[in-house]
Amino acid sequence: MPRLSLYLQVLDDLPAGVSRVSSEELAARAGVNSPKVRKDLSYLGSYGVRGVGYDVEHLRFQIRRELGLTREWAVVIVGVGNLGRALANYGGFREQGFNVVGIFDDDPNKVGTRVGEHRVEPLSALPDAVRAGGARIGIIATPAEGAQTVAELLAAAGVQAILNFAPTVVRVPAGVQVRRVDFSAELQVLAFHLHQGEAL
Amino acid sequence: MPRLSLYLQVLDDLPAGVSRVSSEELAARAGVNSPKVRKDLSYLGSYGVRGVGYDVEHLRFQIRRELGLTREWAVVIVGVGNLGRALANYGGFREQGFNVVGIFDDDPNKVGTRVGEHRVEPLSALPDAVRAGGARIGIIATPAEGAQTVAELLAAAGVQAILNFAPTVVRVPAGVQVRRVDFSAELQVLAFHLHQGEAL
DNA sequence: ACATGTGAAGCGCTTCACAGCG
DNA sequence: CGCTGTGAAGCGCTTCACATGT
Repeated sequence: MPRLSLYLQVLDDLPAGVSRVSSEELAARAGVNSPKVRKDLSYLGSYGVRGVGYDVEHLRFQIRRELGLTREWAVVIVGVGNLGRALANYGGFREQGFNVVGIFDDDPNKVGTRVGEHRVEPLSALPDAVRAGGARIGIIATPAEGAQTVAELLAAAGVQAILNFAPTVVRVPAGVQVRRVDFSAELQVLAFHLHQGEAL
Repeated sequence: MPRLSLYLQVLDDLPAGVSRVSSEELAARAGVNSPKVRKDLSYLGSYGVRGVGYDVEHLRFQIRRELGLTREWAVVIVGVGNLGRALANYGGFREQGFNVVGIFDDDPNKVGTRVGEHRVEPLSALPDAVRAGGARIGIIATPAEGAQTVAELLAAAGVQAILNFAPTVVRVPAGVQVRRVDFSAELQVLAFHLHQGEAL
């Protein structure tokens, strides 16, 4: 249920001091309609109060519990370009319980440099670091060329989930899940809708 | 149809010299099943050859035409952090017909610096630049705090579609479409599945 | 009175199986 | 014979309306 993340975001953005929220208001802020919000939230259990709404703090906790965010997740990042640096410094990860335990690159000029609070390690150090840090999630922020190799390396090191920012489709062993984030594809969707709108 | 972007990516990744491709192979490379590929492609028209497959070059063109990528789209980027730089230097945009016509930041220390082939301009220059460049798409790569202001600025300048990388939900006037890319949400989906997998 | 929670209807996408065509 | 193209069935998500509870 990817919308739960969105609701969580909206709840975090709520003005401080607001302790109750209705499905109507949540829906407006999230850009969806209210029956959808109620249906989604009903999956978590009956945490709303009829005639009143939802308790913000309680709801936040329940969503986090459902998403598995009550624990910490160790994450490794491969690729120290601008994107890798942006991800390594991204405060949102920490807030949501994602803990970057290592950042890697095979460029000798980058190895040893600092990125935020981390020191860049060579790719050869990845397997040990994954084991030591208990990382189950890996992020690929390399150019397209290196992505497949990195994906295999991550999988071999024991990573079970990969977020792939490289503009390629990577193949991985069964049991490893991959999610792509493709910047061009996002723009293409926007362009598609603009394109459509014109045809009318 | 967001899968068309994926097929386009797969077609681009095909080894050079391959001129024909079957729905079976496309499906395998894209990570979906073949009936879905055929159904999707049938929407474009009947461009396959029975008993043979699809002509790669022809198919690429037809998908690009459907997605509105046969024309150029002017894009502006707001926010010159690591992410903004990554986006400005991202070669994939240019390849797909997205032309970055300006990059903006309100930090005086960043204004005037070079990012790739662009010079950073102040936010005050954005409206004129949007008009001059004919930009209909804007990218928000600022921290969460500035996102809402930037969104309004973009909309006021005439931008009709916004790709928002800031971890907030921005409100925009009717007629402007917004797409969010939320790094935390992506990790949350991965974590959710890992979490689920354990419960079995 | 007010807002949640939910069964039922509606809708679109996915899957399947096979007809059609090179 | 092989692979595409597609009608029909299946499935899940969305929407709606209202009963329920405070």
